[in-house]
Amino acid sequence: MKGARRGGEWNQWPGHWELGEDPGLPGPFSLQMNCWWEEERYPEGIKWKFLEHKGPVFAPPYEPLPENVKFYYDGKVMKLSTKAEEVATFFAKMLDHEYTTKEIFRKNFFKDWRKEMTSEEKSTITSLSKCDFTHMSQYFKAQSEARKQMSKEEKQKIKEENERLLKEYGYCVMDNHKERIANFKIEPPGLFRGRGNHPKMGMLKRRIMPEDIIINCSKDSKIPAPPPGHKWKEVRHDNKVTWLVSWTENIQGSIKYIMLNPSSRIKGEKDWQKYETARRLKKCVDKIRNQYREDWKSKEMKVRQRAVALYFIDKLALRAGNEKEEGETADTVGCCSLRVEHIKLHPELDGQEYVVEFDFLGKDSIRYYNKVPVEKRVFKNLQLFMENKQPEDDLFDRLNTSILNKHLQDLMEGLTAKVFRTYNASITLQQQLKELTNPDDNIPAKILSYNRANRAVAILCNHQRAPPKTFEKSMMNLQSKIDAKKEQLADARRELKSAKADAKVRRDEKSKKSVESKKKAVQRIEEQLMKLEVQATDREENKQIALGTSKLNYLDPRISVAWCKKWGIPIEKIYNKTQREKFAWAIDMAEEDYEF
DNA sequence: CGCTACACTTAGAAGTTTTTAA
DNA sequence: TTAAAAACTTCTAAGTGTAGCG
Repeated sequence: MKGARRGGEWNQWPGHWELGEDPGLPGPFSLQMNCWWEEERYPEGIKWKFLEHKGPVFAPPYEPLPENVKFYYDGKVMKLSTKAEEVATFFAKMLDHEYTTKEIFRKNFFKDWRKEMTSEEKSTITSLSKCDFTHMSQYFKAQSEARKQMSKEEKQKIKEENERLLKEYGYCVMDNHKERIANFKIEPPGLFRGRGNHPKMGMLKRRIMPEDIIINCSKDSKIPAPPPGHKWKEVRHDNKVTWLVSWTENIQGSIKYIMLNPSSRIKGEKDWQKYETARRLKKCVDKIRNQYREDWKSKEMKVRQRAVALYFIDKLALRAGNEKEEGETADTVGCCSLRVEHIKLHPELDGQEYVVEFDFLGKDSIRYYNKVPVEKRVFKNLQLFMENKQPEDDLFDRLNTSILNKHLQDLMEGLTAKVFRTYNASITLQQQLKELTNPDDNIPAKILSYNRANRAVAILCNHQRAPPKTFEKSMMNLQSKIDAKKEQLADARRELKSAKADAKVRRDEKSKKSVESKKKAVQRIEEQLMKLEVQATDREENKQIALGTSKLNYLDPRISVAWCKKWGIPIEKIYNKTQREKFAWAIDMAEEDYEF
């Protein structure tokens, strides 16, 4: 029924103009679009000279439920006001999710929901447990089912509408380039879903209005028009920043931005720079390592703590660990914010000396669990840092990220804690590729090696994922496929054997040909079997590990490009279309002898 | 310094589309 | 032709790090 709701009438205000269709530039400029890396760079601080865009796409307005969809309170039908109903639908849509069973989620939701109610509603609805959203929930399930069952034509129509929206709002002109915008749609209202044990889960994320929006573009550009009857909060022309649109979100009070796609010049250049900084670290990392080993002996506690923390950041690729406001976010830590309760010291464990057992929640509340043998000096220092402390006390009480980064800045220009993660990730990939690639392997086996190298990095960086729900089942399916293939191979071999015997007796052309074709069949099946087995290994090893994050954010793409060129692997086997767009600069510049 | 505001990168989950194979 | 699985895209939360202020 209401399939094509995206981008409601709000964005169909009059006075539309085509962006980027005819920027009034001579031909060659469109060619420059995909090779910004050959252009001159801007001086420090200036991000652009010209910026023109059409502003954001707002969330579609709320459409009240049909009359026959009921909400029940205390067993009785209750008609809700539009505002209260909208918020109720947010909860109803999440009814199957574990979130809605959590005490904090329910409490936060109910508190914010009540704020949207009329005074009568408020006095009637006093307990969330008496609310029955099941009918609403069923309605939404039916809706999504109906969406799946839509005819080809209807689906096509929606697709076209999305394409139109993308064409119109999804691009901007920055200097001489037409660039893709990453997130041109404003986040719709809904219930806040934090990660892990977030104290604000379930709170109402309010609807963003044009009056909340700050537009950033150049003075001499066509300023985007707000929807009819509305005004922007502000229009500014700040070319020291890269964002096009910003607004303040109501849960944490933080600022959200609309920025460009990773394929854009402004993102790509920065990404390139990041890897260049990491390569500079490569040149001085030995010196830095010697330095912090010396500092373990310092008579200043502050220096010792700094040196041990840096050792963890370097060896274990831990994040810096900024302080966070208590009670505002989930309780997670990084290196500098580790507490005594997050590590256990084992003078001896499983035959190893001086083992540190880490157990803490990091970014996104992903658990970091690791047992690491460390040098005696580190171990002794940790014992010292933990003396006379409570479990909830800071391990590095004389240290924070600001102190650490200031020190790093002195060791190398542009050096911060996160550069170690980038450096160690990239150097590990390069090393592992060297070690694991077997020149005699075929392409699928080489790709398996690549994935294994990638996996080593993901493990280092602790990039985890929830095992796919269907993992066990799909693994079994694959195994039975392998078994079937094995039988097929045995059959093919038998046939080959008898064909050979036959040819020996008959000695004619026809039977020789038959032997040849049977040989080929055996070979083909062997290859297929091998491919399946490789696939099974790869998948099993990947069960709980996410490769994407490191590939996208930590691995110098030139290493991968060089590896592909060296071994004749098509780049498409390693990077999909989006990734190739993001790394276009690296694909263009890296030769097979590139060294990180 | 220590604080906050701001800008920008990094992150896994959820949703959607494409591919595979029965 | 269908359904399951895989691949890919979108979404937006959650980090890092710097600048500017008192």
